[in-house]
Amino acid sequence: MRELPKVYDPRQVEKKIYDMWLDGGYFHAERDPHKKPFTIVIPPPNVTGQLHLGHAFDETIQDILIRYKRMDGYSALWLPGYDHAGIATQIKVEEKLRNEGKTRFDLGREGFLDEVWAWKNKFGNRIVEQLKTLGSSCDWARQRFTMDDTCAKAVRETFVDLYRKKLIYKGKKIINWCPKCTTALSDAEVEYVDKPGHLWHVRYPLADGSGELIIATTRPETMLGDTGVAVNPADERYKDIVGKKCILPLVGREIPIVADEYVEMDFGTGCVKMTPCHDPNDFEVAQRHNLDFVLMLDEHGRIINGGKYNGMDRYEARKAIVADLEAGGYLVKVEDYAHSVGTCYRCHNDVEPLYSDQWFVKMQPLAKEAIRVVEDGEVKFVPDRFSKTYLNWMYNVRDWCISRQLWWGHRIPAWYCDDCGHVTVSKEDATECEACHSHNIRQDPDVLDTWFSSALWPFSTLGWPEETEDLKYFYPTDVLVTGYDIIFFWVARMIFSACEQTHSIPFHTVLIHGIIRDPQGKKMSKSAGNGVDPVEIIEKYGADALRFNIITGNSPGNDTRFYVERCEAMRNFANKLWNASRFVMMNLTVDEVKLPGELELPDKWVLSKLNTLVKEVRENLDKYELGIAAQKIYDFIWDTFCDWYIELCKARLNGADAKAKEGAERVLLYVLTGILKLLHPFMPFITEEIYQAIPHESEALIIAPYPEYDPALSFPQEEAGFELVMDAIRALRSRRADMGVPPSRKAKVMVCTAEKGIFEAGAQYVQRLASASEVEVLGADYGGDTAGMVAVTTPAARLLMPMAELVDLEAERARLNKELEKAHAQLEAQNRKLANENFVSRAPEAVVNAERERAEKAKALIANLEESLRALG
RNA sequence: GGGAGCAUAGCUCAGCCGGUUAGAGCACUUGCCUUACAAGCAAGGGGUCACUGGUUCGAGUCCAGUUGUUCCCACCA
Repeated sequence: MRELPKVYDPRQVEKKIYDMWLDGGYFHAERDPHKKPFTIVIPPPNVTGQLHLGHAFDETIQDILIRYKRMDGYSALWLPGYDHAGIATQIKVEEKLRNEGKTRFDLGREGFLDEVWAWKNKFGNRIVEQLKTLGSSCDWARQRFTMDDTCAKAVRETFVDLYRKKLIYKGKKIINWCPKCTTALSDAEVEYVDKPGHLWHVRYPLADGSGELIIATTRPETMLGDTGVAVNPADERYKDIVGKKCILPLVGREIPIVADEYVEMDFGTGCVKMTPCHDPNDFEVAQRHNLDFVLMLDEHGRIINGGKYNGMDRYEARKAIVADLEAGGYLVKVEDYAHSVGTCYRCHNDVEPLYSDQWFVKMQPLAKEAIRVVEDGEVKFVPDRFSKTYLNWMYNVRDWCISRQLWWGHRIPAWYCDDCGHVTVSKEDATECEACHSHNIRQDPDVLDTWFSSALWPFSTLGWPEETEDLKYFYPTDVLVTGYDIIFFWVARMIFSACEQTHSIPFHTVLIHGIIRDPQGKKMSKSAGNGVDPVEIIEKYGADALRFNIITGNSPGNDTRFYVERCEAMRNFANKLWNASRFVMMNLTVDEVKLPGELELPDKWVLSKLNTLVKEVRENLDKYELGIAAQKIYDFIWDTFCDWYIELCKARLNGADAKAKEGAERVLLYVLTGILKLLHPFMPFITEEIYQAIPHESEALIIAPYPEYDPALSFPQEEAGFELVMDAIRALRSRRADMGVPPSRKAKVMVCTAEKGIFEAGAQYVQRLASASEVEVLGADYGGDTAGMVAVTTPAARLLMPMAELVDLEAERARLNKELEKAHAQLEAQNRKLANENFVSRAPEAVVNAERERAEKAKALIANLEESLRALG
């Protein structure tokens, strides 16, 4: 046993404890046939990213679950890993190149990839180290990367399998294109933002000169790609001109006027220009009416096929075209108009719908099973409302565009034959065309969406498609923890991928948390500069304080605001526990955790409360109510253990009775040990540090068994009995404070009570905690002279303190009368309830009994108050 | 257009299956360096649980509607 410093310093402890855990190999999950597995795969952070509070939130939840299960006897695997993050990483490396005056094309594909790998190797370890400072108990030996060989194999296997099942196809469609990232995006990767814009009304003259149409558009520049105008077939205004042609202003092209249900008559002018290559709806209308397809934007968002506008950037072109329309007299009017614009989730530039040849996953067939497993409850969302979010998306899911025009990622395993045109899709790198055996083949230059490999994460990380021992033992995984913002990106795709590839759900529970916001409730972001660096917080307050801050005062699925001051409060809590432990150790002479043979009243009280706590915390953890569990442990430690039990023990510890002292020591050590175990998943560092310093049964707290409810340690009667003593102590303190009596001014306390036994057992505690010089326990019927006595009244007792000089008879009487009034009101309320036939007959017995007890208590209080009044004379 | 969340103390939030006198942290007031802890102890002040109606013996909690607010989804040119 060693001396602990007075103030807890996490910096002295956390690194040392983490290394101890690593050295002990405690994070490593063995395939143990005698244990049940419990598996969580980490949502892989971007390999070159930095830890932010969102990660801290996510990882803390997972670490709590893993540590709980590990202590509870499971072979608990928390599998860590990182995502190659195609677009994000490529952007970063290209940025770096730009600063050197280079582009990726200068390096060529191979050279560029070398550069990215170098970048990955340089920064990839940073986030690992940061996760460690949080205390994450990941099985680092099983660390994975979405670009490593195992994951690559899973990607190929899946791609080829889906291709053979015709669930992956290549086709020309309107996709989302980011001109900045110069790649296609999936629907999920587009964020719609309401932006102020304009509605330009433009004249399209009829070709036969018989009139004109007014067309309203938010994007005049796309008229370069117009190949028709559509009206609603039921629109009387345009009945006669359907089938005619009009002339596209500035361009001069004659384009047909068609009738299509898609057009809403009461929006704008009821005429819609058709730009099939740059609008998904127009595309469909064009297909129905055989309109031409004119592509008018290139990969960078510059004009092509647009005559004099060629080469202009899309925004520049808009200005030029509006000006020309106005000059040519085609512009009728301009209205302000706010509409939602799709933006790229990585670079936030406007996304262009673009007609393009891409690879897709056919979603309908896959969605079927993904819907069923959630509808049938095989996969549960916590909180449940997110299953609705998920299902709604899945019901309406559209084909997933998976090809990206990037270099960093899993290259699409498709080879095109220059001789016969056949496409060879193969798990192994193809060397010849599988149709004509020509060697004149080229691999598709594109890579797969990053989320394609993430989708396989729960099983690819365990070795799939190989039937590995790990896969057999740890898969399906158990809980997936993530924010609601990536349900579509990731959760949904893991579910259907697992169902299709492994014929199993990937996990049975999806635990959804919200996002961490700044004190104003705004999203934290780099650009807003309101981010808080968790590493700095850990440095200042400790990882335990950060973890506890994040996890308390917040419920599943809800956003939470981050207050640095709360970290201070949690650091104080850690310090409180530290000092309580110090106190226990200072008084400790026993060297094993073992309860004494004889328990005193407060011992039974605290043990019974601890026992209840154990039961409740387990229930809360099992229901993923981590915040509630944490709050209960906090309350127990601070209030029950520190403010009451430790104080209650001081009398015995300082007393002459050696046996009583030892008894107190043993119970203190037992309860402290229980607390450390309960708290460990939440505050792993400080609890381990203390555990190592006190007598302990396990070599480390991290693998000590989590406490279990023990019926033998439940003492409801003693618990309730001791509460009577505590009531008396509180009442005495309160009265003394009211009268301004300092603690140093001790006074004798006479207890008049029917509960003589309990108060006799509690007398020493009343004496110490209520600043009494001595305590005398008398019967309830004590009728001695009470002149000059201060009377303190609780339902169980009348407490008399001789303090003649402080007694104001009138004030005393008034006070007692006031209390009496309150007690009567209370009793009346109770009696009204109990007199209600409906209540007594319909409410559960326990509730009625509780009400009766309350009435009894009120009656007892009234009797005591009346007695006190009588005694005053 | 569809869907969801939130509205509880000055601030930020808990409050699970409806059942004491609605809780916590921070802030505030008063008194204490009581030999574990002033990052502390004790005692207090502060709430018509957004509004209206309903179900119920009983509603912060369940239902309907209203208002405010946040978010998600959707092909509103």
